Amino acid sequence: MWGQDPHIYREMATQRVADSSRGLEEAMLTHAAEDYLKSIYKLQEKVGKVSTGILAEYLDVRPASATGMIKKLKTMKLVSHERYQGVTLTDAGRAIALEIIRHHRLLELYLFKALGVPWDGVHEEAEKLEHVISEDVEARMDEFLGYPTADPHGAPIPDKNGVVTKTAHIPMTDLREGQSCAVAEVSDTDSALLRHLGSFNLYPGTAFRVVEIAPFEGPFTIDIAGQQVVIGREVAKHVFVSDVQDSDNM
Amino acid sequence: MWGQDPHIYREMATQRVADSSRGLEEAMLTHAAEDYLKSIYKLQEKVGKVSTGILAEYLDVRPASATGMIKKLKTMKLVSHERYQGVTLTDAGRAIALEIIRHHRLLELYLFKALGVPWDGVHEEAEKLEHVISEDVEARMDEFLGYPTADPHGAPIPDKNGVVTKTAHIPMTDLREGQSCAVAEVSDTDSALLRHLGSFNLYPGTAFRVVEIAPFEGPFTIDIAGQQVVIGREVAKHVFVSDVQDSDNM
DNA sequence: TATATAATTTAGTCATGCCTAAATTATTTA
DNA sequence: TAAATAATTTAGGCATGACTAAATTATATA
Repeated sequence: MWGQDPHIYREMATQRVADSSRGLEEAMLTHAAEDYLKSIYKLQEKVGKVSTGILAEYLDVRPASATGMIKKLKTMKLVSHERYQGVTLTDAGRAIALEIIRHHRLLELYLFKALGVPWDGVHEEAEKLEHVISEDVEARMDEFLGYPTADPHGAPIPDKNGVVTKTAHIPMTDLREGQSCAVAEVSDTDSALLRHLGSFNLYPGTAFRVVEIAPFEGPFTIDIAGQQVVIGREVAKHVFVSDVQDSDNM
Repeated sequence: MWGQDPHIYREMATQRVADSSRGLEEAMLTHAAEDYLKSIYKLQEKVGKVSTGILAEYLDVRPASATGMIKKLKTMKLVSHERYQGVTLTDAGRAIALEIIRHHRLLELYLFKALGVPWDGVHEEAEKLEHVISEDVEARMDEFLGYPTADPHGAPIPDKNGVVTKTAHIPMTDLREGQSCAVAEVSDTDSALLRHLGSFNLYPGTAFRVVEIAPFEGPFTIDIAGQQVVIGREVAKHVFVSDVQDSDNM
């Protein structure tokens, strides 16, 4: 009665990310697989070698689950992996990871600029949308935004070809008293932290000067447009700055 | 070591629609469950009684699968169902169905107006987004659009409380020669049909007059702003009109 | 070097949501 | 009314992606 290979049902049955035209020969991925690839990419940037445990912790999943997905991604040739040696993205895997990251950051910026979603809320929202948005809609958002290169937290937006243009920046904790700089990037995952930074106007682009660093790993007192604010060490760890200059007006 | 009820992992493991603040006591639903509720609602509107078979056909799924989901929805008290008697939404089920439909139609209009997605593409896109968009983002789109009441195909957008304001309309095939009217709504699922209608400017709101109806179930010749176009019967079935008047300038 | 500890992998389970095939129930038709 | 046909439900399976528990491998410490 149905006269077709039962396999076609299998393929339709499982939830997959819609086409997103990543080249015809490439397989559709599940949302979970995309999340793993994205996480592997980010961890590779941050800590170098990506162990199963680190990956599992990052994704809030048991190590055994990570092992399982790594195996699947390996059969798809999106990662390389030797037992007990950690995972590495293949070129194909990295391309997909960058595409998802591009989706995410473009969405964040769009939500922020076009819809006025507060910057501490865009991450969570984009996390869900990134797997679902079409390339067409993404291109329209990109155009609307004027082909931006950074998201609301200052993170670089990979271009359509997966090229990432990073700007040099250092953690705020590396600053010394008297130095001036501009906020380059802040961590995007903790929305309470973002609200806190927002209350000081500490957005990417904001310039400030370090007035005082309390001894014994103490807090930073900084001057933002004439206002003095105190920033704790834990917070400062999540703020990255560029254009550092030894200003003389101490 | 983990000392917690293993069930909490179960709940996180399964993919669910994010909060979307539908009242705290209400369960999160899977995308599939939401699609079933939405489909049951639409079929209830269109054909009255919703049988398992009709539902399965509408969702492009086997009847056995529909039976399975109906059972689940029943345990959640979102539908009522007696064996061999068809499904009906409960008040709770209808509320959720209307919420999903609201998401869908608001998204369609937003994509159309804010991002310029062609009207034959918005349905497919919204179909994916409707399950992941937050109430917050939805409210912002609603505001941006000025609290609209119809989507790009003329379908009514339920308000935040699930109230649907339908405008009376009849199928174009019920028109007689000489009558004038305005397009009220068109089917949104077939994008080829939508492109076809768009090529004639046959959007909701467009006024036209029936110049001639060919005998033996033949096509309609209509006048749109001075242009005469021929619309086949199959196409006309999917166009609904309002403000029908017997115009005298035949 | 031997043992303790930490990290990783294997093996087996479970829920979701689809499928097919077979059984059951309802409706037509002869 | 009985048999044929159609619709629905039950039963059993499979892929995905989590989980636990146990086994294995690697690393650190005495």
